[in-house]
Amino acid sequence: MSKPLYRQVADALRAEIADGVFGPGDDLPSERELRERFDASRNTVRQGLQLLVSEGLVNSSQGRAYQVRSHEIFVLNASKFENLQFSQREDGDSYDNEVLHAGRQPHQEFRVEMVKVPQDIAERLKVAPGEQGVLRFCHRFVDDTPWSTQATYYPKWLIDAHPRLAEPDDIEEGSTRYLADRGLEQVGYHDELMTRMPTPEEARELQIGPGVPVLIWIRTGFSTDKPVRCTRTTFRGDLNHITYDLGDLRAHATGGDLH
Amino acid sequence: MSKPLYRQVADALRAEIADGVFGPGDDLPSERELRERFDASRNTVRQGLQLLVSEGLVNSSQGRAYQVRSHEIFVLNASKFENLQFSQREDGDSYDNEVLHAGRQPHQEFRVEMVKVPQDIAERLKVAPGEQGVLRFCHRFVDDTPWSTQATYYPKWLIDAHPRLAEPDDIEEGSTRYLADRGLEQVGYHDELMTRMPTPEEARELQIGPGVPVLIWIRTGFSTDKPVRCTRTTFRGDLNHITYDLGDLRAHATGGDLH
DNA sequence: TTGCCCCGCTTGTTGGGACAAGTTGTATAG
DNA sequence: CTATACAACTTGTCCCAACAAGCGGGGCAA
Repeated sequence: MSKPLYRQVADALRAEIADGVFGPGDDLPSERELRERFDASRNTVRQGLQLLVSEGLVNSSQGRAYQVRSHEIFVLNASKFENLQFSQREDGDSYDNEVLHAGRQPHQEFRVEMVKVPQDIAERLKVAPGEQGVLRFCHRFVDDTPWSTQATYYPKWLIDAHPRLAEPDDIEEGSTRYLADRGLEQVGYHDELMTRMPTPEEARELQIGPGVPVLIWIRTGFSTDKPVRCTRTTFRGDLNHITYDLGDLRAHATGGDLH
Repeated sequence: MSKPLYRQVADALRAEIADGVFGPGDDLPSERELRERFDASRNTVRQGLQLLVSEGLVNSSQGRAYQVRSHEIFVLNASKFENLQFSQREDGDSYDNEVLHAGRQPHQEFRVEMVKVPQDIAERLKVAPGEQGVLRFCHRFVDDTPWSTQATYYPKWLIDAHPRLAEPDDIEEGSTRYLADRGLEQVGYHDELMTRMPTPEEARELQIGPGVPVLIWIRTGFSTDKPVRCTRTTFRGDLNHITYDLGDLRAHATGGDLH
């Protein structure tokens, strides 16, 4: 009838975290202390703590105490991001702009490859499955914390016309702007948003422990007659929000800052 | 040096699921069988299986074998949803339309309350914290599977002008349309999207086990001069995607169907 | 044929123990 | 004073055992 003991442990600690008994960054009592407090075995206490970890509330690492997670959230306004009609006045990469604007230090690791376009991306780009394309991959950091990974795929026909995009160095003004300046303007975007738990690989790349989901944003950019590129961005779900502004928002003072 | 045994178990099973050895809905070998296969104790095998569960790959319930999850995903196009310039031709509630359009049976449980507007919502509605407001709460199902919960808050000034919204029954044409027909049109939306692991309460309401994150969508609707309502929708992350169409998408055949 | 019960399977909960490995502060040696 | 080594903590991994609880099929009874 009564709740399992390990859930009582988790619920009690969760409530105390919510009530501020343990604030962000604070250490929780050690397993030994919790064992005494709840008169439970170490296994049971660990099971309860594991629950909190899997809810993303608590961090654990060998040798150190369990620690309450603290978050600083970056908000990305997707209806402005990369949007030509908004970024007219800005120079350089849209991402750097967003982050610098928030007073943080951005940093990226860049990679360009010739690859077979994955099945799901090929569908979005309307190219034959298995066709070659260019992948521009970017691992983004903010103040040296991994923040997101971004993979942009360009179809072969576009690379043939604009081989610059296959070169392994960064494009100063941003590739969307680069293409627009050369007559290939993206006039429409189709965005898809989803969430799931990270694969082990994603967890490693983004340095997220268990209990933190990823937020996936897939943007397909269209010219007037066909898809031009497809970008899949994988965010740490605990550090990122995405916003959209639709219609007339004179009444709303938008804020794209760190919260 | 070598990987922990429980991770070897998880990695092996994960690979076999990816390779299709175990398809969606299939049962995994029982703990006893896995114990023999990996020459590990029951605890270790369970630890490995728990990892897969927390990644959302596998379901478990007492008395039944571990089962590979299968998903059917519902895509909601947020730039069309509730958008007056698109839904002109549709009658009835936007949600039902979306779901019926996908050939599924929608079903909702409805509730209307007078409540103190929560802190975060009050900020978005630009009303004093602690002020009273009306909450219209909706628990949505598709084919009897819990799909999402939706909480819409209306500020007091709006209820004073439109007391119909405080009445406990559903509004046939949808409340956004109802207000628009009476001169209070929402001309702009500010959408926020985020993800996290569900609270225990959310997990119960949406019938999601561990390893499935929720996708949260907060839409604030604005008239020409102020916020009118704020809707927080909590989706099961494994069953829902959200899309946005921006700009000119003549080149894209949009599909808002079940995938 | 139909309905019920029981048995054997499954996973869930909880206890015990042992050793490995990482962190941190302290005390000691240089 | 500094640097090293140790000691005392922490959590991580792994084993064993026992009983509870849920599910499903087979067999028995009506």
